[in-house]
Amino acid sequence: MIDINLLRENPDAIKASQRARGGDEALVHQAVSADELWRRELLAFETLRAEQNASAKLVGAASKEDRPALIEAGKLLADKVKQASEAADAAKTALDAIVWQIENVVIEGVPTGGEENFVVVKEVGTKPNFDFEARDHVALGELLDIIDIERGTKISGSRFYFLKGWGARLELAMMNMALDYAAKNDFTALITPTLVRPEVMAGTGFLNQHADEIYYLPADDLYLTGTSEVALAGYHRDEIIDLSEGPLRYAGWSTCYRREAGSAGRDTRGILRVHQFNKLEMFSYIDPVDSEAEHAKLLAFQEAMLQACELPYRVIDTAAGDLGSSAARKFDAEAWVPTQDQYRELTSTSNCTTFQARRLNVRFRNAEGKTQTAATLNGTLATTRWLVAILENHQQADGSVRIPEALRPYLGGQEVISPKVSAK
RNA sequence: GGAAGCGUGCCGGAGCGGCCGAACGGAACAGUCUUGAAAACUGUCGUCGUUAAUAGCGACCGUGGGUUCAAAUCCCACCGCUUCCUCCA
Repeated sequence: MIDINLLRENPDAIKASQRARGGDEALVHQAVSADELWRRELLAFETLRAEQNASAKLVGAASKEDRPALIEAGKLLADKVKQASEAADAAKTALDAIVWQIENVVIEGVPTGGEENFVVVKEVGTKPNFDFEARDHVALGELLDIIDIERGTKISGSRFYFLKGWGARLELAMMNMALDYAAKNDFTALITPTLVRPEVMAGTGFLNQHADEIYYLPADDLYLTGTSEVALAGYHRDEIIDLSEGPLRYAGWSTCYRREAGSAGRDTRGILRVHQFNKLEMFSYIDPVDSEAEHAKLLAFQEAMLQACELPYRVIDTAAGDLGSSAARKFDAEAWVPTQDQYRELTSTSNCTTFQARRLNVRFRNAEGKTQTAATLNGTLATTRWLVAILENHQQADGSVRIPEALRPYLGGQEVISPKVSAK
């Protein structure tokens, strides 16, 4: 949710942002007048209410003879108050309905335009140059007996899979490496619930545009989360957190569930786009003035992990029109996938500034001791999808896959996964 | 799944129709005293909205409804927690 004060003081800034996103500019007008109306109605109600409070106090103090008359007067007032209160509530509801549709104000410098208008920030690493015919991760997975898609499909349907032997261990190794790295950098590890109540899902903003992306369990009225961000953002909901010692940083590990409703037919091969995967997510609560520096930091952490996995990648600055409604800026890191001859997203980091925290009512006490809305940021540190890039980039002519050095300590020193040496 | 009880401010804990935004205790913060600290004493000490305003006014005692001139206090529903029984990964 945007800052209502910004709406009052500088509606043009919000308009400009909406324009950059290709969003609805008219909403800003509507919000301003809805706000004015609400404040008028509120004042009318509060004035009447004050009168009523005073009158009710009189009744308590009045003598027996005076009471009936006062009570009669009170009844009249009560009626008016009720009406005024309903009018004020309605005005507030109308205001909220509009304000909630306005998306986060994009940060200056974010490229304008839609999905294809991203700006490449950098390219890092060298793409592999195979002198043999490269296998894709599905072929490698089968050959090495580490990804079993056929049986995944047999028991759960399309977009499901088993990770097996070294495949399973590789994923856990990657997660552990990421978690170690995060812990060294001041992130507190958190294993989060993956079933959440409707309020939490709505509060984090996922129930709007992404509603059909989400698994829902009607018998229990619970939603399966598509990312631990939901739980991590909700963690400090309605709290006044202490940021005096610096930001609060969490590394949340969870299984993620996505219906992939809008992507039928896309990336159907392999484990690039699946209904269930694991993810380690960074999440920061921070003073808004430091949010951009923190954003750079999260991106740097992601790059460090990609480099540890020895993956060629590029970083893109997502265009305004392709940002989620909570994000004020988003960087994606995309790894090279040789058999697709293109970069594919492995990580994403968003600076949500105060937008998400305002919605979830997460505040902190600033230097003056006043409460202020915190900023939140999130970023991927590792996901199952990374296996695709690791397997494909590090494959060798015989179908074996070299394990990046940094991962070996987490795999008992194993250096190569080869067809003959699959684990038990 | 069955039974009972409970949800009040940073914490503990009173209040059970008007005098309650809320006693009392603790914590915290500031000051006095002290070479300094502790102790003692004094003061401050919830959040939000409206507003130029730390003035006033309004809202909030789990959440949402209701009764009443008036609700933290009564009624209803929901959510959560605790204990006991049952059951157990």
